[in-house]
Amino acid sequence: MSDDLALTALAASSFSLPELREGQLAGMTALVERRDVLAVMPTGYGKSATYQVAALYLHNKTGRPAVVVSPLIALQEDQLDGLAEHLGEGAGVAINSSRSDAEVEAAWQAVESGQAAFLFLAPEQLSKRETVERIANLDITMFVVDEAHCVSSWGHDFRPDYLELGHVREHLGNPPVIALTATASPPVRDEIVKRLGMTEPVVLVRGFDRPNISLDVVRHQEDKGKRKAVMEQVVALAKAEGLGLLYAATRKATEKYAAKLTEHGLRAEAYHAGRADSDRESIHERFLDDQLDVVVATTAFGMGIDKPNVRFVVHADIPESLDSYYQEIGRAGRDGEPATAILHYRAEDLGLRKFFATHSPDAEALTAVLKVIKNAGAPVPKTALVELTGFPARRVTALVNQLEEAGAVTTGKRGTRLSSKAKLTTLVDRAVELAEARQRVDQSRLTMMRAYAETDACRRQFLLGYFGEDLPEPCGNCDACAEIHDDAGSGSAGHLTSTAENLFPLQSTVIHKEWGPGLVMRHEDDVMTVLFEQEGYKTLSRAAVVEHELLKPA
DNA sequence: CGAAGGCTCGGTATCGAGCCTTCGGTGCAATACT
Repeated sequence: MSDDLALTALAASSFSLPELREGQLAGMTALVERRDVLAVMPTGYGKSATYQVAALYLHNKTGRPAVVVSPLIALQEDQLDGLAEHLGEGAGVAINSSRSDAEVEAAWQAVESGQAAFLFLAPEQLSKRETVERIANLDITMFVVDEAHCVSSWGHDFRPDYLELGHVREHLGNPPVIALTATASPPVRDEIVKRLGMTEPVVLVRGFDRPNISLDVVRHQEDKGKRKAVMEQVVALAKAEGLGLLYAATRKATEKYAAKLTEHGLRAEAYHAGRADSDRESIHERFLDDQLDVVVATTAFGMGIDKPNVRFVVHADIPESLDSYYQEIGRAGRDGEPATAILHYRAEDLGLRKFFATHSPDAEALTAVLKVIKNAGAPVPKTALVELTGFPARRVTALVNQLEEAGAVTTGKRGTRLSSKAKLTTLVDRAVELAEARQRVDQSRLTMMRAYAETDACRRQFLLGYFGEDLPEPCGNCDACAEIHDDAGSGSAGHLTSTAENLFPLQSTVIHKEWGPGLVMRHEDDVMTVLFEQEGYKTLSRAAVVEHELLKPA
Protein backbone atom coordinates (compact mmCIF):
# COMPACT_ATOMS: atom_id res chain seq x y z
CA MET A 1 0.00 0.00 0.00
CA SER A 2 1.36 3.43 -0.89
CA ASP A 3 2.00 5.94 1.86
CA ASP A 4 -0.83 8.14 0.57
CA LEU A 5 -3.38 5.39 0.83
CA ALA A 6 -2.09 4.20 4.17
CA LEU A 7 -2.23 7.73 5.57
CA THR A 8 -5.73 8.28 4.24
CA ALA A 9 -6.87 4.99 5.74
CA LEU A 10 -5.23 5.75 9.07
CA ALA A 11 -6.82 9.20 9.19
CA ALA A 12 -10.22 7.61 8.65
CA SER A 13 -9.80 4.73 11.09
CA SER A 14 -7.94 6.46 13.90
CA PHE A 15 -8.97 10.09 13.70
CA SER A 16 -12.45 9.78 12.18
CA LEU A 17 -11.39 11.90 9.22
CA PRO A 18 -13.05 10.23 6.24
CA GLU A 19 -11.73 12.87 3.87
CA LEU A 20 -8.42 14.64 3.98
CA ARG A 21 -7.88 18.04 2.51
CA GLU A 22 -5.27 18.28 -0.19
CA GLY A 23 -3.00 20.40 2.02
CA GLN A 24 -3.21 17.93 4.88
CA LEU A 25 -2.27 14.95 2.76
CA ALA A 26 0.57 16.86 1.11
CA GLY A 27 1.95 17.71 4.57
CA MET A 28 1.66 14.14 5.85
CA THR A 29 3.32 12.66 2.80
CA ALA A 30 6.17 15.13 3.03
CA LEU A 31 6.75 14.25 6.68
CA VAL A 32 6.77 10.54 5.98
CA GLU A 33 9.36 11.25 3.30
CA ARG A 34 11.38 13.08 5.97
CA ARG A 35 10.93 16.52 4.42
CA ASP A 36 10.57 19.72 6.42
CA VAL A 37 7.13 21.32 6.26
CA LEU A 38 5.85 24.84 6.92
CA ALA A 39 2.06 24.81 7.15
CA VAL A 40 0.21 28.12 7.23
CA MET A 41 -3.43 27.20 7.73
CA PRO A 42 -6.27 28.70 9.73
CA THR A 43 -7.38 27.10 12.98
CA GLY A 44 -10.04 24.57 12.17
CA TYR A 45 -8.46 23.65 8.84
CA GLY A 46 -6.85 20.58 10.33
CA LYS A 47 -3.27 21.59 10.91
CA SER A 48 -2.89 19.32 13.90
CA ALA A 49 -4.24 16.29 12.08
CA THR A 50 -1.50 16.79 9.50
CA TYR A 51 1.31 15.95 11.88
CA GLN A 52 -0.75 13.66 14.08
CA VAL A 53 -1.64 11.20 11.35
CA ALA A 54 1.90 11.19 9.99
CA ALA A 55 3.38 10.76 13.46
CA LEU A 56 1.00 7.94 14.34
CA TYR A 57 1.77 6.22 11.05
CA LEU A 58 5.49 6.36 11.77
CA HIS A 59 4.96 5.32 15.38
CA ASN A 60 3.03 2.25 14.28
CA LYS A 61 5.92 1.37 11.98
CA THR A 62 8.86 2.11 14.26
CA GLY A 63 7.63 2.56 17.82
CA ARG A 64 9.35 5.96 17.91
CA PRO A 65 7.53 9.10 19.08
CA ALA A 66 7.15 12.65 17.79
CA VAL A 67 7.99 15.69 19.89
CA VAL A 68 5.54 18.59 19.83
CA VAL A 69 6.61 22.03 21.02
CA SER A 70 3.60 24.04 22.10
CA PRO A 71 3.66 27.49 23.71
CA LEU A 72 0.92 27.09 26.31
CA ILE A 73 0.36 24.32 28.80
CA ALA A 74 -3.39 24.75 28.26
CA LEU A 75 -2.93 24.03 24.57
CA GLN A 76 -0.90 20.95 25.38
CA GLU A 77 -3.73 19.69 27.55
CA ASP A 78 -6.28 20.33 24.79
CA GLN A 79 -4.17 18.39 22.33
CA LEU A 80 -3.76 15.53 24.78
CA ASP A 81 -7.52 15.38 25.31
CA GLY A 82 -8.08 15.28 21.58
CA LEU A 83 -5.59 12.47 21.12
CA ALA A 84 -7.03 10.52 24.02
CA GLU A 85 -10.46 10.78 22.47
CA HIS A 86 -9.32 9.25 19.18
CA LEU A 87 -6.50 6.96 20.20
CA GLY A 88 -7.26 6.19 23.84
CA GLU A 89 -5.65 7.38 27.08
CA GLY A 90 -1.88 7.53 27.04
CA ALA A 91 -1.31 8.05 23.31
CA GLY A 92 0.29 11.34 24.18
CA VAL A 93 2.10 12.66 27.25
CA ALA A 94 3.29 16.08 28.35
CA ILE A 95 6.20 17.30 30.40
CA ASN A 96 5.79 20.67 32.10
CA SER A 97 5.82 22.42 35.45
CA SER A 98 2.27 21.34 36.28
CA ARG A 99 3.41 17.72 36.47
CA SER A 100 4.91 16.13 39.57
CA ASP A 101 8.32 14.45 39.39
CA ALA A 102 6.64 11.07 39.37
CA GLU A 103 4.33 12.08 36.53
CA VAL A 104 7.25 13.40 34.53
CA GLU A 105 9.16 10.16 34.97
CA ALA A 106 6.09 8.15 33.96
CA ALA A 107 5.77 10.31 30.84
CA TRP A 108 9.38 9.63 29.93
CA GLN A 109 8.90 5.93 30.34
CA ALA A 110 5.77 6.00 28.22
CA VAL A 111 7.64 7.46 25.26
CA GLU A 112 10.77 5.41 25.86
CA SER A 113 8.84 2.15 25.95
CA GLY A 114 7.10 3.00 22.69
CA GLN A 115 3.73 3.19 24.39
CA ALA A 116 3.11 6.89 23.79
CA ALA A 117 3.43 8.36 20.31
CA PHE A 118 3.49 12.05 21.23
CA LEU A 119 5.54 14.05 23.69
CA PHE A 120 4.38 17.64 24.30
CA LEU A 121 6.47 20.35 25.89
CA ALA A 122 7.12 24.08 25.95
CA PRO A 123 10.39 25.42 24.54
CA GLU A 124 11.61 26.26 28.07
CA GLN A 125 11.83 22.56 28.85
CA LEU A 126 14.26 22.22 25.98
CA SER A 127 16.67 24.67 27.53
CA LYS A 128 17.62 21.88 29.93
CA ARG A 129 20.45 19.76 28.60
CA GLU A 130 19.31 16.53 30.26
CA THR A 131 15.92 16.90 28.62
CA VAL A 132 17.40 17.39 25.16
CA GLU A 133 19.75 14.43 25.64
CA ARG A 134 17.00 12.18 26.81
CA ILE A 135 14.94 13.15 23.75
CA ALA A 136 17.95 12.62 21.48
CA ASN A 137 18.01 9.01 22.68
CA LEU A 138 14.40 8.58 21.59
CA ASP A 139 15.39 9.03 17.94
CA ILE A 140 12.15 10.90 17.31
CA THR A 141 10.33 10.74 13.99
CA MET A 142 9.62 14.46 13.77
CA PHE A 143 9.99 17.74 15.60
CA VAL A 144 6.70 19.63 15.56
CA VAL A 145 6.58 23.35 16.33
CA ASP A 146 3.00 24.42 16.90
CA GLU A 147 2.03 28.13 16.78
CA ALA A 148 5.35 28.66 15.06
CA HIS A 149 4.89 32.42 14.66
CA CYS A 150 5.93 32.54 18.33
CA VAL A 151 9.48 31.91 17.11
CA SER A 152 9.43 35.33 15.54
CA SER A 153 7.03 37.21 17.81
CA TRP A 154 8.24 35.95 21.19
CA GLY A 155 11.72 34.59 20.54
CA HIS A 156 13.57 37.88 20.55
CA ASP A 157 12.67 39.02 24.02
CA PHE A 158 9.66 37.56 25.75
CA ARG A 159 10.49 33.88 25.46
CA PRO A 160 14.01 33.64 24.10
CA ASP A 161 14.07 29.85 24.26
CA TYR A 162 12.03 29.97 21.07
CA LEU A 163 15.10 31.11 19.19
CA GLU A 164 17.03 28.11 20.52
CA LEU A 165 14.80 25.55 18.85
CA GLY A 166 17.07 25.38 15.81
CA HIS A 167 19.96 24.26 18.01
CA VAL A 168 17.76 21.84 19.86
CA ARG A 169 16.80 20.30 16.58
CA GLU A 170 20.47 19.88 15.66
CA HIS A 171 21.20 18.19 18.97
CA LEU A 172 18.35 15.81 18.29
CA GLY A 173 20.07 14.69 15.10
CA ASN A 174 18.09 16.90 12.71
CA PRO A 175 14.76 15.10 12.57
CA PRO A 176 12.25 16.48 10.05
CA VAL A 177 10.56 19.64 11.31
CA ILE A 178 6.99 20.70 10.78
CA ALA A 179 6.14 24.28 11.74
CA LEU A 180 2.45 25.13 12.06
CA THR A 181 0.82 28.53 12.25
CA ALA A 182 -2.38 30.27 11.29
CA THR A 183 -0.79 33.52 10.16
CA ALA A 184 2.61 34.42 8.87
CA SER A 185 3.59 37.19 6.49
CA PRO A 186 6.53 36.45 4.16
CA PRO A 187 9.21 37.82 6.51
CA VAL A 188 7.76 35.84 9.42
CA ARG A 189 7.75 32.68 7.31
CA ASP A 190 11.35 33.30 6.32
CA GLU A 191 12.33 33.76 9.91
CA ILE A 192 10.62 30.54 11.02
CA VAL A 193 12.40 28.63 8.26
CA LYS A 194 15.75 30.16 9.13
CA ARG A 195 15.50 29.89 12.91
CA LEU A 196 14.37 26.29 12.88
CA GLY A 197 17.10 25.42 10.40
CA MET A 198 14.62 24.00 7.90
CA THR A 199 15.99 22.86 4.56
CA GLU A 200 13.95 23.26 1.39
CA PRO A 201 10.69 22.99 3.30
CA VAL A 202 7.42 22.08 1.66
CA VAL A 203 5.45 25.29 2.18
CA LEU A 204 1.70 24.82 2.41
CA VAL A 205 -0.43 27.94 2.58
CA ARG A 206 -4.12 27.08 2.56
CA GLY A 207 -7.45 28.68 3.32
CA PHE A 208 -5.98 32.07 3.93
CA ASP A 209 -8.67 34.46 2.76
CA ARG A 210 -11.73 34.64 4.98
CA PRO A 211 -14.22 36.37 2.67
CA ASN A 212 -17.11 36.02 5.11
CA ILE A 213 -15.48 38.44 7.55
CA SER A 214 -16.35 42.02 6.66
CA LEU A 215 -13.60 44.56 7.32
CA ASP A 216 -14.22 48.05 8.65
CA VAL A 217 -12.17 50.84 10.15
CA VAL A 218 -13.70 53.67 12.17
CA ARG A 219 -11.45 56.68 12.63
CA HIS A 220 -11.50 58.89 15.71
CA GLN A 221 -10.02 62.15 16.88
CA GLU A 222 -10.92 62.07 20.56
CA ASP A 223 -10.28 59.26 22.99
CA LYS A 224 -13.60 59.87 24.69
CA GLY A 225 -15.54 59.72 21.44
CA LYS A 226 -13.79 56.52 20.52
CA ARG A 227 -14.69 54.84 23.79
CA LYS A 228 -18.31 55.82 23.36
CA ALA A 229 -18.43 54.58 19.77
CA VAL A 230 -16.79 51.27 20.73
CA MET A 231 -19.34 50.76 23.49
CA GLU A 232 -22.31 51.52 21.30
CA GLN A 233 -21.03 49.33 18.54
CA VAL A 234 -20.35 46.31 20.71
CA VAL A 235 -23.72 46.61 22.41
CA ALA A 236 -25.45 46.81 19.03
CA LEU A 237 -23.49 43.89 17.58
CA ALA A 238 -24.04 41.70 20.62
CA LYS A 239 -27.78 42.35 20.52
CA ALA A 240 -28.18 41.94 16.76
CA GLU A 241 -25.53 39.46 15.65
CA GLY A 242 -24.52 37.27 18.56
CA LEU A 243 -21.41 36.88 20.64
CA GLY A 244 -17.97 38.26 19.99
CA LEU A 245 -14.64 39.62 21.17
CA LEU A 246 -13.49 43.09 22.04
CA TYR A 247 -9.73 43.59 22.04
CA ALA A 248 -8.14 46.46 23.95
CA ALA A 249 -4.50 47.37 24.49
CA THR A 250 -4.30 47.50 28.28
CA ARG A 251 -5.63 45.48 31.18
CA LYS A 252 -7.27 48.53 32.67
CA ALA A 253 -9.14 49.26 29.45
CA THR A 254 -10.50 45.70 29.33
CA GLU A 255 -11.82 46.09 32.89
CA LYS A 256 -13.51 49.38 32.09
CA TYR A 257 -15.17 48.17 28.92
CA ALA A 258 -16.31 44.95 30.57
CA ALA A 259 -17.87 46.88 33.45
CA LYS A 260 -19.73 49.19 31.09
CA LEU A 261 -20.95 46.37 28.89
CA THR A 262 -22.28 44.64 31.99
CA GLU A 263 -24.16 47.85 32.87
CA HIS A 264 -25.77 47.61 29.45
CA GLY A 265 -27.09 44.18 30.34
CA LEU A 266 -24.55 42.10 28.45
CA ARG A 267 -22.77 39.11 29.87
CA ALA A 268 -19.23 40.43 29.58
CA GLU A 269 -15.90 39.61 31.23
CA ALA A 270 -12.45 41.15 31.12
CA TYR A 271 -9.68 38.72 30.25
CA HIS A 272 -5.98 39.44 30.71
CA ALA A 273 -2.89 37.86 32.20
CA GLY A 274 -3.42 39.65 35.51
CA ARG A 275 -6.54 37.69 36.35
CA ALA A 276 -6.49 34.59 38.49
CA ASP A 277 -5.91 31.35 36.60
CA SER A 278 -9.26 30.03 37.82
CA ASP A 279 -11.08 33.12 36.46
CA ARG A 280 -9.32 32.84 33.13
CA GLU A 281 -10.29 29.22 32.86
CA SER A 282 -13.89 29.89 33.75
CA ILE A 283 -14.19 32.78 31.27
CA HIS A 284 -12.73 30.61 28.57
CA GLU A 285 -15.16 27.82 29.29
CA ARG A 286 -18.20 30.05 29.59
CA PHE A 287 -17.35 31.73 26.31
CA LEU A 288 -16.99 28.41 24.50
CA ASP A 289 -20.27 27.35 26.06
CA ASP A 290 -22.16 30.46 24.77
CA GLN A 291 -22.62 31.74 28.31
CA LEU A 292 -20.88 35.05 27.63
CA ASP A 293 -21.82 37.67 25.06
CA VAL A 294 -18.50 39.45 24.97
CA VAL A 295 -15.00 38.72 26.18
CA VAL A 296 -13.02 41.96 26.49
CA ALA A 297 -9.40 40.96 26.24
CA THR A 298 -5.80 41.95 25.82
CA THR A 299 -3.65 39.88 23.49
CA ALA A 300 -3.67 37.20 26.19
CA PHE A 301 -6.92 35.76 24.87
CA GLY A 302 -7.33 33.66 21.83
CA MET A 303 -4.51 31.30 21.00
CA GLY A 304 -6.03 27.93 20.25
CA ILE A 305 -9.61 29.22 20.44
CA ASP A 306 -11.66 27.35 17.89
CA LYS A 307 -15.23 28.45 18.31
CA PRO A 308 -17.45 28.43 15.24
CA ASN A 309 -20.02 31.11 16.10
CA VAL A 310 -17.99 34.18 17.02
CA ARG A 311 -19.89 36.88 15.11
CA PHE A 312 -17.66 39.90 15.64
CA VAL A 313 -14.19 40.97 16.64
CA VAL A 314 -13.92 44.64 17.53
CA HIS A 315 -10.60 46.36 18.25
CA ALA A 316 -10.77 49.34 20.58
CA ASP A 317 -7.05 49.97 20.01
CA ILE A 318 -4.79 49.32 17.07
CA PRO A 319 -2.69 46.12 17.31
CA GLU A 320 1.08 46.02 16.87
CA SER A 321 1.03 44.49 13.40
CA LEU A 322 -1.20 43.11 10.70
CA ASP A 323 0.08 39.67 11.69
CA SER A 324 -1.53 40.09 15.11
CA TYR A 325 -4.60 41.75 13.67
CA TYR A 326 -5.26 38.96 11.19
CA GLN A 327 -4.75 36.37 13.88
CA GLU A 328 -7.24 38.12 16.14
CA ILE A 329 -9.98 38.78 13.60
CA GLY A 330 -9.51 35.23 12.29
CA ARG A 331 -11.31 34.06 15.42
CA ALA A 332 -14.56 35.35 13.92
CA GLY A 333 -16.86 33.47 11.57
CA ARG A 334 -15.18 30.08 11.68
CA ASP A 335 -18.53 28.57 10.72
CA GLY A 336 -18.36 30.38 7.38
CA GLU A 337 -21.37 32.55 8.21
CA PRO A 338 -21.07 36.35 7.92
CA ALA A 339 -18.96 37.95 10.63
CA THR A 340 -17.66 41.44 11.34
CA ALA A 341 -14.19 42.80 12.06
CA ILE A 342 -14.01 46.43 13.07
CA LEU A 343 -10.95 48.44 13.99
CA HIS A 344 -11.40 51.67 15.91
CA TYR A 345 -8.42 53.77 15.02
CA ARG A 346 -6.87 56.82 16.55
CA ALA A 347 -3.43 57.93 15.45
CA GLU A 348 -2.41 58.62 19.07
CA ASP A 349 -2.92 54.95 19.94
CA LEU A 350 0.16 54.14 17.90
CA GLY A 351 2.21 55.62 20.76
CA LEU A 352 1.62 52.66 23.04
CA ARG A 353 2.53 50.20 20.32
CA LYS A 354 5.65 52.15 19.55
CA PHE A 355 6.57 51.86 23.18
CA PHE A 356 6.08 48.09 23.08
CA ALA A 357 8.19 47.87 19.94
CA THR A 358 11.14 49.63 21.53
CA HIS A 359 14.02 47.30 22.32
CA SER A 360 16.92 49.36 23.58
CA PRO A 361 20.03 47.32 22.96
CA ASP A 362 22.17 47.08 26.07
CA ALA A 363 25.85 47.35 25.06
CA GLU A 364 27.02 47.01 28.63
CA ALA A 365 25.26 43.71 29.25
CA LEU A 366 26.39 42.36 25.91
CA THR A 367 29.98 43.25 26.76
CA ALA A 368 29.72 41.55 30.15
CA VAL A 369 28.55 38.29 28.60
CA LEU A 370 31.11 38.46 25.84
CA LYS A 371 33.94 39.03 28.34
CA VAL A 372 32.99 35.99 30.36
CA ILE A 373 32.95 33.86 27.24
CA LYS A 374 36.27 35.21 26.02
CA ASN A 375 38.03 34.77 29.37
CA ALA A 376 36.84 31.19 29.67
CA GLY A 377 38.71 30.20 26.54
CA ALA A 378 36.45 27.17 26.20
CA PRO A 379 32.73 26.62 25.61
CA VAL A 380 30.72 27.99 28.53
CA PRO A 381 27.47 26.22 29.47
CA LYS A 382 24.49 28.46 30.08
CA THR A 383 24.36 27.67 33.78
CA ALA A 384 27.94 28.96 34.13
CA LEU A 385 27.09 32.11 32.19
CA VAL A 386 24.21 32.80 34.52
CA GLU A 387 26.44 32.35 37.53
CA LEU A 388 29.36 34.41 36.21
CA THR A 389 27.34 37.35 34.89
CA GLY A 390 24.73 37.44 37.62
CA PHE A 391 21.99 37.97 35.02
CA PRO A 392 18.78 35.93 35.13
CA ALA A 393 18.82 32.86 32.87
CA ARG A 394 16.32 34.30 30.45
CA ARG A 395 18.29 37.48 30.02
CA VAL A 396 21.42 35.45 29.32
CA THR A 397 19.58 33.46 26.65
CA ALA A 398 18.40 36.67 25.00
CA LEU A 399 21.87 38.24 25.10
CA VAL A 400 23.56 35.12 23.76
CA ASN A 401 20.98 34.97 20.97
CA GLN A 402 21.83 38.53 20.05
CA LEU A 403 25.58 37.87 20.08
CA GLU A 404 25.11 34.74 18.09
CA GLU A 405 23.14 36.59 15.47
CA ALA A 406 25.97 39.07 15.22
CA GLY A 407 28.38 36.23 14.50
CA ALA A 408 30.27 36.83 17.73
CA VAL A 409 29.65 33.46 19.38
CA THR A 410 28.36 30.01 18.53
CA THR A 411 26.57 27.59 20.79
CA GLY A 412 27.33 23.90 20.60
CA LYS A 413 26.59 20.90 22.76
CA ARG A 414 29.09 21.91 25.41
CA GLY A 415 28.18 25.57 25.60
CA THR A 416 28.81 28.94 24.01
CA ARG A 417 32.20 29.96 22.68
CA LEU A 418 33.72 32.90 20.85
CA SER A 419 33.60 32.45 17.09
CA SER A 420 35.19 35.66 15.90
CA LYS A 421 38.62 37.15 16.24
CA ALA A 422 37.32 40.72 15.97
CA LYS A 423 37.62 43.14 18.90
CA LEU A 424 34.99 42.82 21.59
CA THR A 425 33.79 46.36 21.00
CA THR A 426 33.33 45.62 17.30
CA LEU A 427 31.30 42.54 18.11
CA VAL A 428 29.14 44.39 20.61
CA ASP A 429 28.60 47.19 18.09
CA ARG A 430 27.47 44.64 15.56
CA ALA A 431 25.01 43.09 18.03
CA VAL A 432 23.66 46.51 18.93
CA GLU A 433 23.26 47.36 15.28
CA LEU A 434 21.24 44.16 14.79
CA ALA A 435 18.98 44.99 17.71
CA GLU A 436 18.41 48.40 16.21
CA ALA A 437 17.65 46.85 12.84
CA ARG A 438 15.06 44.65 14.47
CA GLN A 439 13.53 47.67 16.12
CA ARG A 440 13.28 49.34 12.72
CA VAL A 441 11.59 46.25 11.31
CA ASP A 442 9.12 46.13 14.21
CA GLN A 443 8.31 49.79 13.82
CA SER A 444 7.83 49.33 10.09
CA ARG A 445 5.35 46.53 10.77
CA LEU A 446 3.46 48.99 12.90
CA THR A 447 3.64 51.44 10.01
CA MET A 448 1.96 48.83 7.81
CA MET A 449 -0.75 48.38 10.42
CA ARG A 450 -1.23 52.13 10.32
CA ALA A 451 -1.34 52.09 6.52
CA TYR A 452 -4.11 49.49 6.68
CA ALA A 453 -6.08 51.74 9.00
CA GLU A 454 -5.56 54.75 6.77
CA THR A 455 -5.90 53.29 3.29
CA ASP A 456 -8.78 54.31 1.06
CA ALA A 457 -8.42 51.23 -1.09
CA CYS A 458 -9.91 47.75 -0.56
CA ARG A 459 -8.84 46.58 2.87
CA ARG A 460 -8.85 42.91 2.01
CA GLN A 461 -6.57 43.49 -0.95
CA PHE A 462 -4.24 45.35 1.38
CA LEU A 463 -4.40 42.66 4.05
CA LEU A 464 -3.87 39.74 1.69
CA GLY A 465 -1.14 41.64 -0.13
CA TYR A 466 0.69 41.98 3.17
CA PHE A 467 0.64 38.21 3.47
CA GLY A 468 1.85 37.80 -0.11
CA GLU A 469 -1.54 36.69 -1.45
CA ASP A 470 -3.01 38.33 -4.50
CA LEU A 471 -6.68 39.25 -4.59
CA PRO A 472 -7.23 40.46 -8.17
CA GLU A 473 -10.52 42.29 -7.60
CA PRO A 474 -11.64 44.48 -4.67
CA CYS A 475 -13.50 42.30 -2.16
CA GLY A 476 -16.85 44.09 -1.95
CA ASN A 477 -17.03 43.30 1.76
CA CYS A 478 -15.14 46.16 3.40
CA ASP A 479 -15.88 49.80 4.13
CA ALA A 480 -13.60 51.04 1.36
CA CYS A 481 -15.37 48.89 -1.23
CA ALA A 482 -18.71 50.20 -0.01
CA GLU A 483 -17.47 53.78 -0.53
CA ILE A 484 -16.09 53.10 -3.98
CA HIS A 485 -19.35 51.47 -4.88
CA ASP A 486 -21.09 54.69 -3.88
CA ASP A 487 -19.06 57.20 -5.86
CA ALA A 488 -17.94 54.84 -8.69
CA GLY A 489 -14.71 55.37 -10.60
CA SER A 490 -11.55 56.53 -8.88
CA GLY A 491 -8.34 58.33 -9.77
CA SER A 492 -6.19 57.26 -12.67
CA ALA A 493 -2.58 56.23 -12.51
CA GLY A 494 -0.11 58.46 -14.31
CA HIS A 495 2.45 57.32 -16.79
CA LEU A 496 5.36 57.00 -14.35
CA THR A 497 3.35 55.14 -11.76
CA SER A 498 2.27 52.45 -14.18
CA THR A 499 5.86 52.19 -15.39
CA ALA A 500 6.92 51.49 -11.81
CA GLU A 501 4.42 48.68 -11.60
CA ASN A 502 5.68 47.14 -14.85
CA LEU A 503 9.31 47.40 -13.83
CA PHE A 504 8.79 46.13 -10.30
CA PRO A 505 5.77 43.84 -10.16
CA LEU A 506 4.27 42.54 -6.92
CA GLN A 507 6.43 40.05 -5.02
CA SER A 508 9.47 40.80 -7.20
CA THR A 509 12.85 41.30 -5.57
CA VAL A 510 14.53 44.70 -5.82
CA ILE A 511 17.67 46.41 -4.58
CA HIS A 512 17.91 49.90 -3.13
CA LYS A 513 21.25 51.71 -2.93
CA GLU A 514 21.06 52.35 0.81
CA TRP A 515 18.49 49.90 2.05
CA GLY A 516 19.68 46.81 0.25
CA PRO A 517 17.49 43.98 -1.00
CA GLY A 518 13.73 44.07 -0.62
CA LEU A 519 10.45 42.58 -1.78
CA VAL A 520 7.71 44.55 -3.55
CA MET A 521 4.61 44.23 -1.38
CA ARG A 522 2.16 46.71 -2.79
CA HIS A 523 1.35 49.29 -5.45
CA GLU A 524 -1.25 51.90 -4.58
CA ASP A 525 -2.03 55.21 -6.27
CA ASP A 526 1.26 57.07 -6.57
CA VAL A 527 3.26 55.03 -4.07
CA MET A 528 4.65 51.52 -3.71
CA THR A 529 5.56 49.59 -0.57
CA VAL A 530 8.73 47.52 -0.40
CA LEU A 531 9.76 45.22 2.44
CA PHE A 532 13.52 45.62 2.94
CA GLU A 533 15.37 42.89 4.80
CA GLN A 534 17.25 45.34 6.99
CA GLU A 535 14.87 48.27 7.23
CA GLY A 536 11.42 46.72 7.18
CA TYR A 537 8.52 48.21 5.21
CA LYS A 538 9.18 51.43 3.27
CA THR A 539 6.81 53.41 1.11
CA LEU A 540 8.30 55.03 -1.99
CA SER A 541 6.88 57.44 -4.52
CA ARG A 542 6.43 55.49 -7.74
CA ALA A 543 7.29 58.51 -9.84
CA ALA A 544 10.50 59.07 -7.87
CA VAL A 545 11.42 55.40 -8.16
CA VAL A 546 11.29 55.63 -11.96
CA GLU A 547 12.72 59.13 -12.37
CA HIS A 548 15.63 58.75 -9.97
CA GLU A 549 16.15 55.04 -10.55
CA LEU A 550 15.91 54.34 -6.83
CA LEU A 551 15.43 50.62 -7.31
CA LYS A 552 16.99 47.93 -9.44
CA PRO A 553 15.55 44.50 -10.11
CA ALA A 554 17.53 41.87 -8.17
C1' DC B 1 4.54 58.02 22.95
C1' DG B 2 0.40 59.22 25.54
C1' DA B 3 -2.84 58.65 29.46
C1' DA B 4 -3.70 58.57 34.17
C1' DG B 5 -2.89 59.55 38.73
C1' DG B 6 -0.82 62.24 42.33
C1' DC B 7 0.87 66.35 43.78
C1' DT B 8 1.32 71.42 44.52
C1' DC B 9 -0.22 75.92 44.15
C1' DG B 10 -3.15 79.64 44.56
C1' DG B 11 -5.38 82.18 47.97
C1' DT B 12 -8.69 81.38 51.72
C1' DA B 13 -13.60 78.19 49.12
C1' DT B 14 -13.98 74.44 46.91
C1' DC B 15 -11.38 72.69 43.46
C1' DG B 16 -9.33 73.49 38.96
C1' DA B 17 -5.03 74.30 36.40
C1' DG B 18 -0.70 72.78 35.63
C1' DC B 19 3.30 70.08 36.56
C1' DC B 20 5.62 65.71 37.38
C1' DT B 21 5.99 60.82 37.62
C1' DT B 22 4.69 56.43 36.44
C1' DC B 23 2.89 52.97 33.71
C1' DG B 24 1.74 50.25 29.81
C1' DG B 25 1.46 42.95 26.79
C1' DT B 26 2.09 38.25 25.87
C1' DG B 27 3.97 32.53 29.70
C1' DC B 28 7.06 29.43 30.97
C1' DA B 29 9.43 27.51 35.36
C1' DA B 30 10.65 27.44 39.98
C1' DT B 31 10.40 29.09 44.78
C1' DA B 32 8.35 30.10 49.03
C1' DC B 33 4.77 29.70 51.71
C1' DT B 34 0.32 27.44 53.82
